[in-house]
Amino acid sequence: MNLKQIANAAGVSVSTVSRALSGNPRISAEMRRRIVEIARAQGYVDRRLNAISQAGLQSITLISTHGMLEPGGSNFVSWRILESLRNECARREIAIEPVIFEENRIDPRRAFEAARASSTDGILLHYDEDPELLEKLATLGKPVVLLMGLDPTSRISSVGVGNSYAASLGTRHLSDLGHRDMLLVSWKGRYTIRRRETGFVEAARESGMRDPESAILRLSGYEPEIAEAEFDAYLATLTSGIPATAIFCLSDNIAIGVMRSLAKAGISVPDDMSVVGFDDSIAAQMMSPPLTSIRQPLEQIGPMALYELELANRLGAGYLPRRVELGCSLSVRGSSQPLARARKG
Amino acid sequence: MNLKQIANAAGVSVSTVSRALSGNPRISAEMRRRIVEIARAQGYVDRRLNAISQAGLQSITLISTHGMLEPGGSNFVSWRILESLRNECARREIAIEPVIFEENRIDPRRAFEAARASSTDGILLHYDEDPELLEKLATLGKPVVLLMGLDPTSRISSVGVGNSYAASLGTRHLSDLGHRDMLLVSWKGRYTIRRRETGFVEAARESGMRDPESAILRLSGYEPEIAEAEFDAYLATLTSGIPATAIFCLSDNIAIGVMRSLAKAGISVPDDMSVVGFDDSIAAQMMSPPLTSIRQPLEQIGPMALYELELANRLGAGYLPRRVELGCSLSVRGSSQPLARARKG
DNA sequence: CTGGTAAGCGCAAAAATTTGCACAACTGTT
DNA sequence: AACAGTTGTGCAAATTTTTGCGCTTACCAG
Repeated sequence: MNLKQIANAAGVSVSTVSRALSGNPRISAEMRRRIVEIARAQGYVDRRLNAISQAGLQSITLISTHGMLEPGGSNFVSWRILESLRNECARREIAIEPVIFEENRIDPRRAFEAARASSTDGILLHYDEDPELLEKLATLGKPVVLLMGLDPTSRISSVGVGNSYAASLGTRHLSDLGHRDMLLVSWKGRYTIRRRETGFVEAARESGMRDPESAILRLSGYEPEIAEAEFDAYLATLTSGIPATAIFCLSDNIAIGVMRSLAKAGISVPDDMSVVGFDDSIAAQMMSPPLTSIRQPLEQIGPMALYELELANRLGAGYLPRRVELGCSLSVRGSSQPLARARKG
Repeated sequence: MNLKQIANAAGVSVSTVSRALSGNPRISAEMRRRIVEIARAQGYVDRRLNAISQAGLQSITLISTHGMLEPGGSNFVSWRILESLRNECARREIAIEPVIFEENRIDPRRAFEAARASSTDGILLHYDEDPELLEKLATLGKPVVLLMGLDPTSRISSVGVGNSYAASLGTRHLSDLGHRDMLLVSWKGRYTIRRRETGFVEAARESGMRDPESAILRLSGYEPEIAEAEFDAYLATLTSGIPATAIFCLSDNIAIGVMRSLAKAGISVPDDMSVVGFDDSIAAQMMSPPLTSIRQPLEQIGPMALYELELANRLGAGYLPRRVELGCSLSVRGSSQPLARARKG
């Protein structure tokens, strides 16, 4: 794709296209807009544009525990992030030097040594259990970005998901449907979970719910079996039914367990109870009814992290550690419906 | 700056430079790295690279109350943000269509109408007092980015500063100097201030401080006069001196007032008491002793917001609202010093 | 040690892009 | 209406960038 072809498509001379694309002022704004539009549509990218930005990043070190997980595993969130990162790197011909530890636990010393010794252009880290490792990596003078970063006071950049925003999306979806009494099913997790709970509490309070904090049920884990058993137990403690018309589960796996438990108790979803999940997993889409769920833009995390490494390389000492929280979206399916309809049914 | 000059500087032929920069595989990685480095150093940018990305954003709407404030005003933070935004737009020839309200309060209806009616490529908003306006703007289907955004559950993108990170920087600086007893002087603000307090509390606790929450003094405002008067009053309530060896003020203006008060009480900075400010204002640099202060990358906020608008334009419906928190740095000056030295003195 | 092979680079031809100049169309002035 | 000034475009020359080809060097197997 070159200027000549764009010129043909636009019905103008090559000079005009050149002027439009190279910022020459001797051209009308209207013509420039038209030509740029055509150039975009035809996917015109200067060869050098790709090359230079690629050349900026030729290789990265990836420190992760999850590198070799199989697609279907319970850690499919990590898998999706790393898979899309690998794809992006392959497309842009960026070499990945992996430092992967299988036993789901990183040896901080070995990881640090690997990061220091490597001659790559930057380090991506998918491991947040060891704040000391983060601090040490920050002193290497080499760009480091944490994938799905948690701690906002860390000295290294992170690209993750806006958990409180995500949770507020689900909560507002339910309150928009008319639900005022909601139950949040969470688990005893760390930072991520706490942010989601915060988002729920704030959005629920804004929608007029009285005491959202006390409407949180914290399980001991997020496996479907645990959720089912503990939700059974929760139901057993209730004397007069669930004090809610909608349940927001902070993971699809929990939603699966909860819906099994609800089915056993003869509570129908969505007629008696709306349910919203979190993760938008394949399982969520195949349930019956299919689960309304929060979708995280996991595919954008890798590319955005690469962008941060590039920026750090370009700005040099002027680059300060940043924190990027990507927004989420809601996949509305059959498990949630307006309160009014439920009452009628 | 063209390939020939780069070739001369690198001592190779033009062909080699061309291959290095255009991603031709028929070149060694080492040579490519060297040439890219020289090209970068000499500021080589393909003319079209600029042009095309410029063409992506031709005009923006800017909604703000602070647009016309003079440089020296108390709102110099807003001024610096908007000034660098204007510069960046001028450089890239992006037209700004301003919607500015002088009385420091926006008429939401007029602002919304202006945003809807305009045919610009995106909207930048420097006003967060009206969550409803944010929600309404989010429905326009046009990219909107909030400058210095606060609410993480909002449906629109925001580019701001990592306040809790910033506060943790100052706190860790003091604890690195050996200070274990710190006093945080804050004020009764909203979200921004709360995040800074959180950052202080977490970093202070990590450094071994016992009950950081109770070491916060909240003033009723952030003017130097208020700070001075209220800190005078605070000192008067104490029977046995300040229970701290370092004071972290969440704004330079507060630090100015506090240092005046300390001077009156015969407490010398930094020998008896280290002081850290926040904002890195001109005043901070000219004080005696010059004030150690947190520097926010205000100049990066405008450009980053423009990048977000571009990204939104490019991704179309695939763009989800994001939240970017830029990192801060610490300007160490004379007002803070190691605890040991202070003890000796 | 020798021949084979492939990688890395320069030369010069080829291709792509930019720019000086001319001219047409439009604007406002006398 | 004639005129001067301004803007926007095409043509062709000038410049810049890419690429085909061949040379040199390094490495390897026999």
